[in-house]
Amino acid sequence: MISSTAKHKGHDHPTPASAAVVDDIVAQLAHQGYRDTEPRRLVIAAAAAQERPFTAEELCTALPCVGRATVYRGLRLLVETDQVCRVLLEDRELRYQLSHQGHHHHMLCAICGASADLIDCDVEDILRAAADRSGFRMSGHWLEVYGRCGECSD
Amino acid sequence: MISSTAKHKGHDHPTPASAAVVDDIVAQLAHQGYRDTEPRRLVIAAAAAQERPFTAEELCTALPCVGRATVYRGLRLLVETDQVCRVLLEDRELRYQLSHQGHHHHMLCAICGASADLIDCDVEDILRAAADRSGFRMSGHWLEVYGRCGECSD
DNA sequence: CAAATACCGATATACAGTATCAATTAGGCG
DNA sequence: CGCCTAATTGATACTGTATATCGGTATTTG
Repeated sequence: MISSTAKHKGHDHPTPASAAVVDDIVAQLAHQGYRDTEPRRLVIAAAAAQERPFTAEELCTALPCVGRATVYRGLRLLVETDQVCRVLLEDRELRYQLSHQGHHHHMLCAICGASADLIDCDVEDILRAAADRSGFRMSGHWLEVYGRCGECSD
Repeated sequence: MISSTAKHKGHDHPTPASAAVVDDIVAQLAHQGYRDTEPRRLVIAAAAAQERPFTAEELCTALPCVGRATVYRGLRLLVETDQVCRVLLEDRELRYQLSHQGHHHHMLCAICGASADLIDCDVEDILRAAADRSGFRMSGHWLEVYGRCGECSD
């Protein structure tokens, strides 16, 4: 579903929408001094084309024309620049997904793998307060919530 | 610090206190049908002797006389029987520590590695409510909080 | 244009954790 | 107590994820 044939001198265009997303991300990277390269665009486009959180390996498979190391490096860059966020499954498998906006947490469906942003959730403050009570100064956290999405609950 | 020499036909006794802990855990395992074996006791004793959350590899190093696979199996068993809980560092390194009581979360000091139980913290309910609002039925979660403990904050 | 730098990809490597399997051992039973 | 069976062990091989290396390519800048 990522691309039909992946020709056109290596540059495919999944959907107009995701093409815009790719351009946007590339622009933001450029703004931070990172070059606009073909393999990098392919990684971003493949990431943007995913419906659900995906693994690095899945991207590698989806992009046989891009080197493994390049895929991993691309993902790392995207995470560092907050374009992509990492999500952790219950078995500690690491997946990625485009980050929408600001900091938030995810609900992951154990059945279909879908993820939903956890909104209106001020865990942050509660955790900080609890940490304070233990004499800790909170600086970060890992939080993933697992369950079943609406469709998979029926 | 785990043991001075580790002799006495392979059975060392770190401290009277932890010896009691080992006996207790072994008894609980026996109650669930698991055998009382020398290597298993060594794993439990080594785990109990740790001051801070430890890795499986660290236990392997601390117990050169016990096979790698056995250490991993022992830890897995202890986690499954709720004698030991797993904690996740920011870099996704997996560590273990004896579980005290009931379900709770941990504050991990990024400096000294100490962990403190996060008490009086009802994140659970809040997460469940937020999940509901997204149409999810929560079934589990991963939560670790990072920061600096009192001593390392100075 | 030339030097400096970022980037790429093939490959080797590191590492955590599991699978395999023959040998050993704990615990129940007569 | 000594035997039998199933659980357990440990050496080793293996898997999967991720990074390091490094020669070569592409891009930017002066």
